[in-house]
Amino acid sequence: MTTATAPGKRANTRETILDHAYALARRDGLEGLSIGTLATDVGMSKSGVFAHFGSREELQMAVLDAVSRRLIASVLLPALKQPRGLPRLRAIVANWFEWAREHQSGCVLLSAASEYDGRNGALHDKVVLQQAGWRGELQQSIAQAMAEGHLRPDADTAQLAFEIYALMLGLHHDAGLFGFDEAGLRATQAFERLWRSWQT
Amino acid sequence: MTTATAPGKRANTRETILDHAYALARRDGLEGLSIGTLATDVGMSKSGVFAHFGSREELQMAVLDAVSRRLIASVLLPALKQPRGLPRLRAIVANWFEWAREHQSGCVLLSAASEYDGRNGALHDKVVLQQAGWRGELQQSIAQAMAEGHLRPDADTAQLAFEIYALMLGLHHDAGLFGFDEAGLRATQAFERLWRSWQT
DNA sequence: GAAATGAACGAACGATCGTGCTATTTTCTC
DNA sequence: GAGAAAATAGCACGATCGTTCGTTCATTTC
Repeated sequence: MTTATAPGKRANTRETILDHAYALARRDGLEGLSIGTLATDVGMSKSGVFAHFGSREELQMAVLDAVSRRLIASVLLPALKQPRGLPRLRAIVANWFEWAREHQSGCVLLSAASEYDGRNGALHDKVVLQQAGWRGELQQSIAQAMAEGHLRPDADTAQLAFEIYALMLGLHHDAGLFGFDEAGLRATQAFERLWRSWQT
Repeated sequence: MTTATAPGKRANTRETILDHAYALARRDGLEGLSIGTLATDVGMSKSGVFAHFGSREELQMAVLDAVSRRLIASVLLPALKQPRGLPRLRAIVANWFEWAREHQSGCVLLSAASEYDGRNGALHDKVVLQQAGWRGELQQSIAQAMAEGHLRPDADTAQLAFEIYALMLGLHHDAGLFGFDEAGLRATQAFERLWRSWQT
């Protein structure tokens, strides 16, 4: 009675590889990710890993997609259970805090943003698209909060989204260098001040 | 009449090398900086460049020191001509804006912070020290502004420094990905709101 | 059972990496 | 100018890089 290998064998190991690649990219960035190290980490041969992606750049793209999916699943989707408006917006930020706490040393999306901001190529383009999309989600939630009357009607969604994002960058930066506890405290205070000043 | 080469020949070419290294590090980060590429860029042999530093890590450390000196010279020192307190603090931020504008794609200090936040070693330690020092300068200027009565006496220097730094991170992030103009506008608005809410 | 399919391996490629060594050239001192 | 000292070049090393190619082995299909 041979265990009939699932038809999704390929996709399965591909996902395993991406798990390890994601972990490595958190420490060394997408540019620091090498196929040899990854193969050793997964317990496969270099060529075995390589065959799943065809090129290093495709691997990096796949990692970028993977982390994006994780971020959405961890931060955005759970917040949809909150009523639209400020509660949902605050839930997004709260989930993002938790994400930052778990990713103290190295969020791939943020390091990728700083690795590829000044280049061109497929990776740059994808990073810009992802960041723009993420910013768009923020703006949408902000707009809903205005529509619900939770935020001042004269608020500027792009402006508020910028400031929220800046605080998250600050949190991540300080958490990575000085520890999460202090950074979390500062960011929390800053957010409270932010909400207060835009609230109706 | 041979132009008597200054006795500081060594220090001179070392500085030239660092200039090029700095330019390369802005594009590829400190981790992406390689001695071979640097040597070609400078127009020297690999070993010739190498001899000036003794190891790649020492080269990276030297670049880190160099950019730190430049940042101090461009942002901090000119601001000292302003009267202490809020004017000086605002001058620091204004100079920092200019720095960010010139360094749209790649400030070495910031990329280094994200490259080394999760590691250990001499580079990590230096990055943490530099960032802490920079934050300290901010806090000092904030404290002076409070002493001068320009900021509310109940302001928290560490908190305000965090928020200022976060906005600069946001500026840099958006400038690199979406262009400086829009980012500069957002950051300017955010700073005005920040000053207003902490002013006496 | 034979043939076909697909995944992973192993070896090798040219290139580049950082780092030693030894010449050679340049500069400084007398 | 001669000799000392410093700066740079040249060459080679082991390692690793991404990538290619042919092979092996297990599974599926006929």
